[in-house]
Amino acid sequence: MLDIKFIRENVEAIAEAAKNKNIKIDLVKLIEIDEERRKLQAKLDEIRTRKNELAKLGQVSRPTDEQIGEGKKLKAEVGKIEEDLNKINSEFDELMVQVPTITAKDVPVGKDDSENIEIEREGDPLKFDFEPKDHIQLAKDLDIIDFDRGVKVSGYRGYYMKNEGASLQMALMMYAMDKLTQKGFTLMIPPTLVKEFVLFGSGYFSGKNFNESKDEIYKIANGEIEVDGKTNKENKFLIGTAEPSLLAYHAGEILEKKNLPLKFCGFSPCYRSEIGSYGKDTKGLYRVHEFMKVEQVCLCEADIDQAEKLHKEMLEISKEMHREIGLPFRVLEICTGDMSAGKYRMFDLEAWMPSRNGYGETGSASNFLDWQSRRLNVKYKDENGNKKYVYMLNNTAIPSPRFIIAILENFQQADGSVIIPEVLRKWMPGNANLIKN
RNA sequence: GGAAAGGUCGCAUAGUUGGUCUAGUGCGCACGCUUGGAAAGCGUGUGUGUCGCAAGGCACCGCGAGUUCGAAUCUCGCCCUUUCCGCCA
Repeated sequence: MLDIKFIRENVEAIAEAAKNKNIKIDLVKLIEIDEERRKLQAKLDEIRTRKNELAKLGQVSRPTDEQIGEGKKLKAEVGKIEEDLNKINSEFDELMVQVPTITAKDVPVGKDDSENIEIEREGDPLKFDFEPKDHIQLAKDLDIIDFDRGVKVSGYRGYYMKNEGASLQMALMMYAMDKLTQKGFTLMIPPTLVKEFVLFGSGYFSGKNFNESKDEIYKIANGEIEVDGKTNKENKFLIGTAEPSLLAYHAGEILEKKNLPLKFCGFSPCYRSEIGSYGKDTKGLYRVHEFMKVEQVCLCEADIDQAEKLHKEMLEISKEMHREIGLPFRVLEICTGDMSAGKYRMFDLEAWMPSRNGYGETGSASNFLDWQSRRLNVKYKDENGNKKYVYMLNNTAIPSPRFIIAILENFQQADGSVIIPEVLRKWMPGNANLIKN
């Protein structure tokens, strides 16, 4: 969401951004509706002024028949205009939520993910002098992930983490939390079951609410219970990442500038419906309905330089963790066409995954400026006492399944065992350095 | 699952026979006086949003409808929170 004044003054730049992001939005109509809306509001205010005057007269002495008559007439007029205004306001809102953030000037323009640009590469993909297995086979042979029984119990894309697999997952989470805490992030375990505004605020619905959204989010409809003939509804949703819960922590609040930037890292289970990705990555851990992840989030003052600096800082932390764990990786600068509406700049991190014979996404760092904070209404007071919306950024720390894929596949040995990265060992039972049969 | 209470401009509260509430008071906060400096004390100010160059207008007392010339105050629906009991991790 952007400021309507800013939109009025920057229609062309926003139209350009929308085009580059493959977003269809009728800005001309938005401007027209905005004008009409303000005109109606002005008219309404005028009538209400008179209405208030009349009511005040009525306090002094009993209103005359004439005054009562005028009051009734005004009431009817107000009702009529309010009806029109409500209609136009909802059209206005609908368009407003679709208005994209203008990307940074140097973001590559492109139509889709094929035009993302690799800007960095570190570590060389490994060469094996034996026939390497994929993580599915490794997991099966080592008895550390059970996909068959996962499907039996949970359904498609279900899995059990088992033995060292379970330990490795928790070790990764502990490692990420430990790292982020040392970097000055405040550790949180946020709610994963949240209200609608939380997901709207982060931009997870393409429209104003769940019904207008496309995919990914699970809605928990367990509250649809009939009691005495009445349906009891409960609108709760499962998060796909800790980002929305962390961002909504300060929703509706006015923060102190001296406390900014705020840095949070959140550990959470994540739920993804994966509707729309049928047939994609159907086997293994790459695309699953639930997993654990540590996420990083920052709120800072409305200053692009500072936000860009934080963005890089968060990306560096992710790179550092890939490096320490020993995974070859690359960084992509995401092009406009592969970016969602609210983003100003975005990087993806990809680790080398031998079974894919390529890189697989293991992280994504985005800067939204104030697009999310306007939806969540998070502001701060600057030195002059003016209230401004904070800038919000987020980045993955470690998503457990994809790191497990990379670790198993990259660190497998000819005898079928897997070496556990040194930095994770202290979190493994008995400081184990190897997973073997 | 059962029962009850309640949602007022940062926090706490007043306000329920509809009109003097464009919301009072206390705390907090800001500025000033006072002081060697501070505290206390005193004085002034202090909600949010929106339209407007401005003066100023309008809206908001959880949300939404309704009654009325007029609603924080009455009616209905919804949402949320809290407490107690029961069951349970």
